[in-house]
Amino acid sequence: MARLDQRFFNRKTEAVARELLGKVLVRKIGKDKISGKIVETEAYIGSHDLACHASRGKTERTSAMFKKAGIWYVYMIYGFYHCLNIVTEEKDHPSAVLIRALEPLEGIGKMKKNRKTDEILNLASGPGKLCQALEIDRGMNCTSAISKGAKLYIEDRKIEIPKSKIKKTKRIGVDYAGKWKDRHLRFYIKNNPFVSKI
DNA sequence: CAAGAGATCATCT
DNA sequence: GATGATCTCTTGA
Repeated sequence: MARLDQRFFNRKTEAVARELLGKVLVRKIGKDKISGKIVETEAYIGSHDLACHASRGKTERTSAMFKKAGIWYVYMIYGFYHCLNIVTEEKDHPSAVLIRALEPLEGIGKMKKNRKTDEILNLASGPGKLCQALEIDRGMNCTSAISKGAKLYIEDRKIEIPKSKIKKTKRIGVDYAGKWKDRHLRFYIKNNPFVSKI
């Protein structure tokens, strides 16, 4: 199965965010394999994007985004949940794509255990939820998504999502971001029930 | 149903 | 000392 590589991620963040729809996020834990189709993403673009953490300069937390494309940027939010991002674009051009929702494919039993629920629709339909379901935490920060032994990576199953089925809206939860808050940098698959919010 | 509160901590001022 | 790229549960109509 083809994996997305450096070349895929080292491009315009908006293009990466849009084209990630339909790709499959894979998590390996020992013998277990958990996976899900990406159905919702958001782009955070560089130091001038006021919603991007890196807009307030390079700090310990945001240093991941300043690295090469193809590594994971994971941080804790609100003291409870984690958010998973993949770094994009050239080194020192701090950008990333937030993966916001998955449609569960493999390892659903494991996901149910991790999330303590049996409702398929509630397993990974949000950024915090999918990190719980796939056992992702800050330990994964700055690890590679494209190296050989990666425990977390993305497969390309060559399923094209037609443009007519992709919806663009403004991003969620970034009302503080001034004139950047209304830019359409969120992408999701229309009519997919696993998207976090309509 | 919709709206609101509360949970809890790493990070930055 | 404040606050957030969230989620769940409770309340009340």
